[in-house]
Amino acid sequence: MISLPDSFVLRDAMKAFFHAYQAFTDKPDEMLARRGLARVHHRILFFVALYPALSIKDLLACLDVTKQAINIPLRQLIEMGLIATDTASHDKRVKELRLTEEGRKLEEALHREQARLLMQAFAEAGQDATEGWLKVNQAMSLLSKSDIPRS
Amino acid sequence: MISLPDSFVLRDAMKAFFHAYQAFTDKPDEMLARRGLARVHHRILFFVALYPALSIKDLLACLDVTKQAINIPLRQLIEMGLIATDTASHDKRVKELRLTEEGRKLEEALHREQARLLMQAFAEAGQDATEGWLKVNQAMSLLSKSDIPRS
DNA sequence: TTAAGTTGGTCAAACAATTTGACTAATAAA
DNA sequence: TTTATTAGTCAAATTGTTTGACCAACTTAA
Repeated sequence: MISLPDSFVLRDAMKAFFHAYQAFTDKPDEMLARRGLARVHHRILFFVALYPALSIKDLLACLDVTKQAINIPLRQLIEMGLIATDTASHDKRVKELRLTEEGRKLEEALHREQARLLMQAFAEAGQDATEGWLKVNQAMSLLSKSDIPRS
Repeated sequence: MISLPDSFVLRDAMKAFFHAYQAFTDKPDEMLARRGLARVHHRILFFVALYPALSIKDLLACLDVTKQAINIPLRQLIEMGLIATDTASHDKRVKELRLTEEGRKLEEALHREQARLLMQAFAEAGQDATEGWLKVNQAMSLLSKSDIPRS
C-alpha cells in the first residue's frame, strides 16, 4: 500500500500536478501566440517530431481528438510550410506527416523551453525523484485510452 | 547534472506527461459532461474544496484566468446550489466561496475518480517513485507564475 | 470483380469558451 | 476625500469544438 508523505496530502499532490502542467505549457503557449498559433499546433508539431511519417489517423489517436478538430490547425501548419506531407508508399490512402526544416526549428524552440523547465525541476528534485516522476507518469499514461500511436 | 534513463529520452518523458495529464482529466470530464458541466467547473470546485472561504480574486489567481472567464461557470455553480457565497467579515467587498453539501458530494465523486487513477499508478510505480513524482511536480509548480493562492 | 471497409478531406450549423474593453457599485485605505 | 481594490456586468468579436452528412481515392475480402 502506497502512503503519501504526511505533509503532502492527495489534494495537494493534485494541485501540484495541475500547476506543474500549467507551467509546462505556459512558455510555449506564449511563443505560439506571437505567431498566431495555439496549443493544438504545438501538439501536432510535437507528435510529428516524435514520430516522423506519422499518419493523420495515428495523429488523431495520439491527440484523442476528431479529424474536424485538427483539420484547420493542420492545414495552417502545412500552408505555413512547417509540415510536409507525402503519400505513403505502402498504402496510397495514407499521408505521411513530417516536419520541414522550418517546422523543425519551431518545434525545437518550443521543446527547448519545456526541456529547460523540466531540467530545472529535475535538478531541484534530484536524480531519484526524476526517475520516479518518469515512472509514475508512464504508468498513468498507460491507464489512458489514447495510447498506442503507431498502427 | 541530472541524467535520464537510457531508454527514456526527454521527448518520451514529455509524451508520458501529456498522456498522464490526459488520463487524469478524462473520467472527471466525462462525469461533468453528463451534468452539462466542464473542466472549468471542476477546477473551481477543486480549489474551493482545497481552500474553503476562497475569495474570487484568489480563485482567479489559482486558475490563472480572467474574471470574465469564470463569471458564467461560477454563476452556474452558485445557481445549481453547489457553491455558496458569504461576505467576508473582515472586508465586506470580498466574497467567501464554500462548497454546499451538494457541491461537496460532486467534488468528492470527481476527486475519488482521480484518486483512484493516481493510486493505481502509484501502486504500479512504487513508493519511491511516488515520492519522486510529488517532489518534481511541486518543484515545477513553483516555477509557474500562478502560485500563491492565498492573499 | 464487385462489395465493403478504410483513410483523408470537406462543409455547414450549432454551440461553447474566451478575450477585450468599458463601465458600475460597494467598500477600504491613504 | 481622493484613490485603490473587489466584485460584477455587458457586449462584440473571435476562436474552438462538436455533430452529422457527405465525397473521393484506395485497399481488402468475399
